[in-house]
Amino acid sequence: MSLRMSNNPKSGNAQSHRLHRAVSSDEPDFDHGLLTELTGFSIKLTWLHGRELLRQGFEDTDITPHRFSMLEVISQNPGLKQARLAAALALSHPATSLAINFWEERDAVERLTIPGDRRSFGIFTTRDGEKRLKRLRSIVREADIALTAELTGPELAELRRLLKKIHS
Amino acid sequence: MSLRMSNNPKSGNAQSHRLHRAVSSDEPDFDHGLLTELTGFSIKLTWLHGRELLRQGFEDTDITPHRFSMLEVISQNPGLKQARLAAALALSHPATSLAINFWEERDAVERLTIPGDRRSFGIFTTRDGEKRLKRLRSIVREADIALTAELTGPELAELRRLLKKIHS
DNA sequence: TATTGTTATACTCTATAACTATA
DNA sequence: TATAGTTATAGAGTATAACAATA
Repeated sequence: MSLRMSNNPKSGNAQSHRLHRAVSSDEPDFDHGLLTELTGFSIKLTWLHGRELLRQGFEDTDITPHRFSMLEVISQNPGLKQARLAAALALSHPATSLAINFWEERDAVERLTIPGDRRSFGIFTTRDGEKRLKRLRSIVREADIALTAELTGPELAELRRLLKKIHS
Repeated sequence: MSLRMSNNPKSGNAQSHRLHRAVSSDEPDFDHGLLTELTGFSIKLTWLHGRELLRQGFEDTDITPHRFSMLEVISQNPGLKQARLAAALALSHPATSLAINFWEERDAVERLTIPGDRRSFGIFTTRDGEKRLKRLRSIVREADIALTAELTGPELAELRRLLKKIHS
């Protein structure tokens, strides 16, 4: 519910760790009051933890969780128009443009003109993009497994069920 | 795991809703692929939902989840030095200064000089700050209850337990 | 006129670095 | 020299608005 994070990928890691230490139970120096009673606060800490693991997985590439999502959705929905991609990822059109540029510059996706409408184009992954995505997916999966490593199988299933109940 | 949010409090609400619609199950137009299999993604959606509810609670004030946390921690740890507050909330010193300024300008906290060290001061809530905090706490509690409204009592307890297992 | 996408601009948030004042 | 805090600056990310091309 609180504690905003860094926007700087370079320093995000250290910052995240600091936050975690500050709030974790073996740091009795501060009383976080109501915060510790909030499910939302617990969700936030968990989210931070997951984001941190994912960033570690991406190491020092300039890939972000956000950019991974873009590539994944492009791959799963070949030929989507940019405007529809924006809707799928809840981004503004400019932000969508930039994210597509990012992958296009790296030859992972291409804009192909759509016959009959020269204003727009469909976005597709390239063969290289798919190879790259394959590696990225395994990084992302690993980070997700690490996130829930403390849970038993049934616990994980129950967590997933409860979360889905909230956000669906 | 993905889908970055707006930094603009004015537009964050609409954006959040868009995201939620884009990803929710009754929107079959996009395939989010691996994302839907990730606990981390589910956590993120839940976090967005909670943040959105909290923002709605704060309405059009300039209070943010972050600023609420700052006031709450000041209240729970009266007289903390600024450097220690920074550690408690995992913020840089400048960011801490600004957050304290925010509340000081609104007469909710005050910087009191510490006898024996004229470089630093202790931060305290004022009587007004406590009154304000009391109202804010009930807003925050309500938002948290709304977030988990779909869950039964035992389910909520289990969710809390599992989350804590992950981030502690 | 409406739509698609890009470019220009502005805003919020954050951090690091430079600075002031005390110790 | 070291520490507490503030101010200055920079950088990432986002959005809205203005624009160009096409329908």
